[in-house]
Amino acid sequence: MSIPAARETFRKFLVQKGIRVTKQRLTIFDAAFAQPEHFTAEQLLDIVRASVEGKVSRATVYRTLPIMTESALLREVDIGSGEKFYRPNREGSRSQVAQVVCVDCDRIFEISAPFMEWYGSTVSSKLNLTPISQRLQVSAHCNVFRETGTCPRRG
Amino acid sequence: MSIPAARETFRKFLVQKGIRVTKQRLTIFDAAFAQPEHFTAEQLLDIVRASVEGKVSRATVYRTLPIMTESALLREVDIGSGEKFYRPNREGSRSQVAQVVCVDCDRIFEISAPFMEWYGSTVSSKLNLTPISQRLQVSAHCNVFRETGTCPRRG
DNA sequence: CTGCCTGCAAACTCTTTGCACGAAT
DNA sequence: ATTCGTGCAAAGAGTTTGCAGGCAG
Repeated sequence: MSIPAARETFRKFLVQKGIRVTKQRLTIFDAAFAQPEHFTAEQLLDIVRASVEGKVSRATVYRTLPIMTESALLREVDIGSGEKFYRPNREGSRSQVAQVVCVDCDRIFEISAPFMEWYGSTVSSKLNLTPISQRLQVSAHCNVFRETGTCPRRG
Repeated sequence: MSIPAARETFRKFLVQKGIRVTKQRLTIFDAAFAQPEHFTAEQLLDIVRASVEGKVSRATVYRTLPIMTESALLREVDIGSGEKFYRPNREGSRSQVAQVVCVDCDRIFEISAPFMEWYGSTVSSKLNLTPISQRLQVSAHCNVFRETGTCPRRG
């Protein structure tokens, strides 16, 4: 999905939700959706501030992230590292993805893992539960880093 | 594994690591290993303090938890909720377990999921990575709670 | 006796919140 | 004109850390 199209979708989402369409929200959305990789709230704040379109506060960024996540144009990724990561959901896909986190280069790879949904349902039904979501994450070392002392993803 | 046996194992672990065997560390270990369910650092602090064997500070509990985790007598469970959970690893098992978290009763169920290890290896090798660990977590609603408004695990 | 360990409190990180002002509808 | 959104700074939760005194080896 292109950025202008995504912005339009986001705008419609806001209107339909009865949430006001403000300059800050659109600015933050643009910056977030333009990111090629995962980013944190603080990184997004820096990016937004660097792109200077009027001031945007930390609080507003933090308040906007859940809205964008709810619109499904952004996906929240929690790898259990104290801070949350976000990433644009360009395909509009709701498909299940697993994360592979390289502890050497701090990079997060995402891999489709459709069986997660099946697993969640199977396991939940045994406990008389209704699954909401599931997440699968793998931590790993970079082989190249171990051999050469430098991670190719790092520089 | 019984508590005295576990304590002895922990003591040996400390000695072998060159870490001093203090009264606080053993007290904290005993309290931790006696827990039937998951617990947080703060809960453990309360438990230790209630069991009154001399004072134990918050700092020492926080400093001891990683040591116990490294000994593998305790397992760390991060469900991405801001605080970490811990649970005794009585079976000494290193087997892979998935967590099912009920968002109604906040209970954490654990289920053996050996395929996680296979999955981690498979996915990692494709990215030229060496897997360290993997985790699989399912969030779910309690069916009984939804129907009756009360979760049986809750009271 | 030496150096790691403890307890205390302050620091820290990430995120949330109360309040007065400002902007969207 | 309302009412919701914003920015600021302070609060909050969970965890970590610097330092002076204490105990294990």
